[in-house]
Amino acid sequence: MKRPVREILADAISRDPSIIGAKLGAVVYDLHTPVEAEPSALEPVRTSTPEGLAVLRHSTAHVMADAVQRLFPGTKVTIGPATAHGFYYDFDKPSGPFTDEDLAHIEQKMLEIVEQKRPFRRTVVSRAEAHAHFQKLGESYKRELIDAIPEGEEISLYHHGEGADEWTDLCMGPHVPHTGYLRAVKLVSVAGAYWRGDERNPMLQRIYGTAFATPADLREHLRLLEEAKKRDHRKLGRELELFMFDEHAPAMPFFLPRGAFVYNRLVGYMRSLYERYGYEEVVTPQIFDKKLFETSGHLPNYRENMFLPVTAELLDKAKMDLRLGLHGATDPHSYREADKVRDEAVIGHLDDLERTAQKPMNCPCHCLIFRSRRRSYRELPWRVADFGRLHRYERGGVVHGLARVRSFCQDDAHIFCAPAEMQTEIQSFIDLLYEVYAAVGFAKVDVKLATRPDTRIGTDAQWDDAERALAAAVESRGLGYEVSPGEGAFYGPKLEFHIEDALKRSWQLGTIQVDYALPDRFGLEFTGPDGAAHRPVMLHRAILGSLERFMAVYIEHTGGAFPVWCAPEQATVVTVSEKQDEYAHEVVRALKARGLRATADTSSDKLGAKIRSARLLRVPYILVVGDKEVEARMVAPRSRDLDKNLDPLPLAAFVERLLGEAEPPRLAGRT
RNA sequence: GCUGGCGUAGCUCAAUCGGUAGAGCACCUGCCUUGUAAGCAGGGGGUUAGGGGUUCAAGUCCCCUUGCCAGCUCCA
Repeated sequence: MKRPVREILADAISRDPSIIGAKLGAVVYDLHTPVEAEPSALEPVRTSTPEGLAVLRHSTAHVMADAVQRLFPGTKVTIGPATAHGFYYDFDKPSGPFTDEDLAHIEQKMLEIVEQKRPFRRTVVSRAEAHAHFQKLGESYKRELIDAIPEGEEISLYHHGEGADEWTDLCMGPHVPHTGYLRAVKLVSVAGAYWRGDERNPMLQRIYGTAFATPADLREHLRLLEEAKKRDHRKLGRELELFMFDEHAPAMPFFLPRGAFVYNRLVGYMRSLYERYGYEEVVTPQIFDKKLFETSGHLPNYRENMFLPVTAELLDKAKMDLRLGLHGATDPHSYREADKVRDEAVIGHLDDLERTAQKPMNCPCHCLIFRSRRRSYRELPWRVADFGRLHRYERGGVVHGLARVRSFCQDDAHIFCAPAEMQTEIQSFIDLLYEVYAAVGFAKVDVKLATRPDTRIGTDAQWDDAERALAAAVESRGLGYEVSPGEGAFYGPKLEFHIEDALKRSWQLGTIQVDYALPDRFGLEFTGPDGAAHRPVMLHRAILGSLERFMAVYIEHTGGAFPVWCAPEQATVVTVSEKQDEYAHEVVRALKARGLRATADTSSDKLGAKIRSARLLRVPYILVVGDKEVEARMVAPRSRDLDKNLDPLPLAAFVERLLGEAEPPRLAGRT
């Protein structure tokens, strides 16, 4: 017999009012929905969990749409889902975009609805009833949504409020019991968005908002948003003189000396690990005959993202031939004749004009190296690393600081191995990856296994092997993972590694991807123990991903306060007066002699001003030297990370201390 | 690429209705000789993103180009 969830879980709910629904299997039901289940089969869903939050936010989206339609009659609703950090709702508002004042009014109206604790109700209707209901309201977008619901599936409406106050939306649910649960709500921003995400469709007005279980959670979230604004890597990049951009090379970063230092330190760190994990590094060209990318499949599949450079020689020749072609027209008075000759000349030269291409990826280079001579099974797995510069043409609207650029480099490597070696190689890669993430301070890592998409190449047996090897490797390291069905590349499945930064934002950095296709396209072979030719499998892998993007994440993660091991300046000596200048330089020399990075501020500023500038640059240690320190040959350090002054100590002792912090951390238990 | 917005000194920002381009910081010079988050004074710095138009007069209004920002879409 079916009973409302509220009745079945009555005991639990009376003890814990944050229960807003219950899970039966994988489906979340709201409290008023009747289900047939024993209390033990129902798992309570609380607002404190991600699932519960999603319900809460989706309910908030309904209340916002209700408020909007009360304040702006004639505005049509479309869709309003929960997102990772809140929710949005898209409206068709004839009078144009919402303003900030509008948002304040809407928020006010939402609060009224929340205070009235209007209950959410669910009703199931027929397709015809649903159409009739929304047609009456003039909600033309809902028609499309109703039509998109598959035959045989329940069509449900959600209502909150009663009588004249009732507001109804087409919705699968579930929802919180009543609007009173929505007490920590904030509208964040407005944006344009296309109906169904398609730029050929009308532009809608989207309002982003967020909602939390408690006001304290909301405050914390808003604090993180503020903090994220302060830490924006584009702002810090300028302030800390890490990198710059210039209109002459849009979306291609220039790393300034301080930024380049950090960049190279990261590369150096990866190199040091490669040595330990059995990688070899190669250096490969930038520009290739386009035939390479026809072989690799990039030109057919990736052409719109590629830079196709042309040499001046080719260009001049084409221009010259064009001119000759035009002059050679038999009848200069006939446009048609001249046009024909010109068009033929143009077409004839187009191939030449794109005879070369900048590489967008390194993998084809490594395939060329692999097949440049015979390979034995004895030299597999062959792990080949490349910090080559890559160029991809990204569309104008998508570039963003260092996070999305057109010129970048990856901590890229490819592993060529026998299919049987895959799993071991993936395991070793996972070890390497976790060591790196620990060193740069990312403690929380989520693993996703992206499996075969509908359109794919390769045999099912290959896909089975590849997916199994990836899953087994993760499991062998005692890690959990989530499956993203159908999200793999068309040529193979992959693992994605997502980290959470200091502001609780998630970024995908690392990946390892199985590829049978490229070895096929390049006809790669190795000689097995049986003397016969075998085809290797190729693993594409990166840990930091693109160095540029990683810098963006890392700058925001650290707030520009790089750890001692990779900070461009580890210590700066500030003098109390110019009487200590000589000693300050001596301190710098002593630090540099041990491979440490130090500068002295001997400007005519007062001590307070010098300390302020050094702090703004996030220098890990500020060494104050006055007469007392000169006399005793000591330094008085101020620690950035402890945010306090340390006891003065002899120069030599400080050097030792700094040396102890100057190497990247290593995973315990490794050599 | 699409929608909307923005572009004024190295940075952050002013400039009324279309009417003399300005401030703070930074930089340079000098003074000050300093004890834990901004010492004082003076100076240099601008084809107002670029180009075109309207006007007696354009940073301001219109058009084009370019770059950037927010979002959408994209990220085999």
